[in-house]
Amino acid sequence: MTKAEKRTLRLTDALRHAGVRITRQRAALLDVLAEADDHPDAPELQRRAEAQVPGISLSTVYRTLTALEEQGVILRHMFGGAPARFEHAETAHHDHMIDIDTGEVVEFCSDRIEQLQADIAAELGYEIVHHRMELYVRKRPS
Amino acid sequence: MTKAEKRTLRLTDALRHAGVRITRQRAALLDVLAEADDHPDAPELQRRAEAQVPGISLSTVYRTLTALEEQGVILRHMFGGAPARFEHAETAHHDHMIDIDTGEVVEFCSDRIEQLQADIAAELGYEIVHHRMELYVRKRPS
DNA sequence: AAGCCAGTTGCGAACGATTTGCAACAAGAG
DNA sequence: CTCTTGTTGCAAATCGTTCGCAACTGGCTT
Repeated sequence: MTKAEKRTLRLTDALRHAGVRITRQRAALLDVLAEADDHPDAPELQRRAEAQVPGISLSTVYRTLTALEEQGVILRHMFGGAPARFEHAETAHHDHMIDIDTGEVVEFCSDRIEQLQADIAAELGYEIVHHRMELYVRKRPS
Repeated sequence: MTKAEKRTLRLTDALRHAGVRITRQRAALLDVLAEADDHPDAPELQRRAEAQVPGISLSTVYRTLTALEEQGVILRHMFGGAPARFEHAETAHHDHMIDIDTGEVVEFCSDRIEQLQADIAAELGYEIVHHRMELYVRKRPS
């Protein structure tokens, strides 16, 4: 069993436990999300899901994505005001670096930055509920 | 002359030099933006500008905001997928902390974080063009 | 295996923020 | 003061996303 297949199972389980029905279209979307190693948007997910469920509607894709987000199994990102892009939440927390020329997304994580963020918030009497950090970058001329 | 008035002048100048006409509605918006110490959205800016130009249209507000953003004299923020909010770019660079209960925005800046961000990008062969960091926070129970 | 029924689907229409086409209008150079 | 060109207000269009609704289907119940 591949990593992606395991992810599919875990995602499916999460849904089932939440009392959500596993329909053909949801199974397809869970598959697609489990396999994706990039950050696809809704129309792209629809395209990929059509391999398993031809004719799956965009409404269903959006509805399912919203449901999955509420269950906490996927993350929705809004990079620079562009259409939302999604990723499964099975990986550890990380932030994003977006190549402004190609749209490619690189993930990274810095404990030191997270610590500094918490310190800054605490100093002003706040606690962080969640945060967003995006670096819009360009390949450095080598 | 107040600080806000000076800001208005600088903003006006920036536009004039860019070959943009200073109309009544643009002057009003520049005023409003120069005075604002919060982060208003477009309808709110329209409301405030109506004091000087009753009937100013939302299209004009949006058109002007886009122009000002292109001139680099204002910044457009998209906090959590909500409608865009604006601020004049006369202050030094800073990031934002958004109180998720009240919507209030607190500005902050950390040179150490900025340095770490640059290091991380450099390590992966990128240079940062711009970045966005938002801390969604909640007042800590005292 | 057949039935039931609440949860889901696909469709198209509705939505909210923002942008645009266009004819009337006004800034500011000459 | 006039002329030219950029700007305005309006309404209609756009784009991503959501919603209403009738038809459909998981999956528990017999």
